Amino acid sequence: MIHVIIIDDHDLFAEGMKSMFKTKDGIEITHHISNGHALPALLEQVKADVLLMDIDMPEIDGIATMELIQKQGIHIPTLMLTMHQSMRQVKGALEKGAQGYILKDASKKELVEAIVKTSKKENYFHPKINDQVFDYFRGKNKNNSGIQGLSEREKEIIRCLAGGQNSKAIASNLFISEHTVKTHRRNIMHKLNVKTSAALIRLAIEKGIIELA
Amino acid sequence: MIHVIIIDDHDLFAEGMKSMFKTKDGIEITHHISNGHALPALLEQVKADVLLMDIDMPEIDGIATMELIQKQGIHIPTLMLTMHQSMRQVKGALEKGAQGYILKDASKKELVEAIVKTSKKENYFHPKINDQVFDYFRGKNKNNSGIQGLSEREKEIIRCLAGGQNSKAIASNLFISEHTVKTHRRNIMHKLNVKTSAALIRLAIEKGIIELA
DNA sequence: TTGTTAATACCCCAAAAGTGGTATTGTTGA
DNA sequence: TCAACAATACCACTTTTGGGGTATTAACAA
Repeated sequence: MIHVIIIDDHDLFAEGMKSMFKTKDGIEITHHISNGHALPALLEQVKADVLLMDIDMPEIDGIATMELIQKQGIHIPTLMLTMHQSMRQVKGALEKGAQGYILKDASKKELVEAIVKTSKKENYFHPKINDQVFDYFRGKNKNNSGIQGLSEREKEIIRCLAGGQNSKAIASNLFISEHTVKTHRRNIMHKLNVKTSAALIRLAIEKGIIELA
Repeated sequence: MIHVIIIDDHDLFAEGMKSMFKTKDGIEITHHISNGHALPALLEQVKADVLLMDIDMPEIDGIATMELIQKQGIHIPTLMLTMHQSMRQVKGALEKGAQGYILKDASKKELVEAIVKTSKKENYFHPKINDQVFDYFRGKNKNNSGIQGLSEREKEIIRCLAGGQNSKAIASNLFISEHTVKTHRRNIMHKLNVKTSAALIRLAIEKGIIELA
């Protein structure tokens, strides 16, 4: 029997997981906590074979929670659970030594497989995220230099774009040549690896470059 | 016994819900579908007392799904289920006549209460969102100019744009002519009174047409 | 000192966006 | 039944983007 502790702020989800596993699955959710802060204390009292860790939690997220227990010298195979396929999260989870990564739209069968593999310290990645992961690790440099690599001037131009200005308007606004604006735009799009200004604005908002009203 | 259909793209969550309810709760999750598009067909075959509807779904969200079945003259008490407390979503759900609104971090007890109330066509709102809702309906009514005039198809095209697709890609994606996409784009920009796709995307995100990752 | 980067500016050109029309079909609501 | 609207599609046209270069200057760091 694999003993699992689930860390998830969505109580309903955790409750559901508890109910889902029957003895014949060889898996039992023994404990549930909804806040990562409580995990170290719990682990001093009970033993677990696998941690089923939600990544997206408000106070302390799954990655920070792993960090927390690892600092205390505790190492339990951990399966990260998420709704999003954010590359940043996958990366963070891997860096902290997560054994596997599975999406909340997986099937029960897949989850069982993931938990079993995790308990054996094997790696499991949900099929749906595979391509993304591999793409990421192939093209590592570019993705990372992205936002941080933008200069202040470039961010300024992004904000102008989001305000509906075209290159000519931006040029006259900033007292520079339209050629310069176009050069900046090109560099920005190259750095962020987008091909349309629509995608650029979306990314910029996601990354907090643009403040929404 | 209250018969419930759950519509949620997160299969694991739905599976969990199914397992969670025992006969003594007086609630049974009879069916689960992960895509709102399939709901009308399902409702022709089976009867349900309550719909437990996830709001955040990729292809067609919970609100659009309600709209879909209502257009077919079907009216089933619906409990909206969400992780976020987005005001836009609460509002959309209310406008479409949702009976209740509950967060995924509710407890099982709360969910049972919510389902029971919903089945009686009473309203249920999760305590955590109450303040927000009231603030909203006290506060404002003015800001959504233009948005409500957008058709579903138009919103779909906006989301494609935000994903970095150009007109040609969108056309091939949606199996329509590039001319049609350009017509939609023109109509959208006219309705929202913007002149560049950059400004369009910013506005669309501000107004909640696009969900950020 | 030398190397790197940010900001500036210009060239060319194909592709896409944006702007002005018109029009057909199907659905829906008054 | 009829008007309104959504979704579809096409034409013609101008402007803007996006992508390929290259280059100068100032500032800053190794």
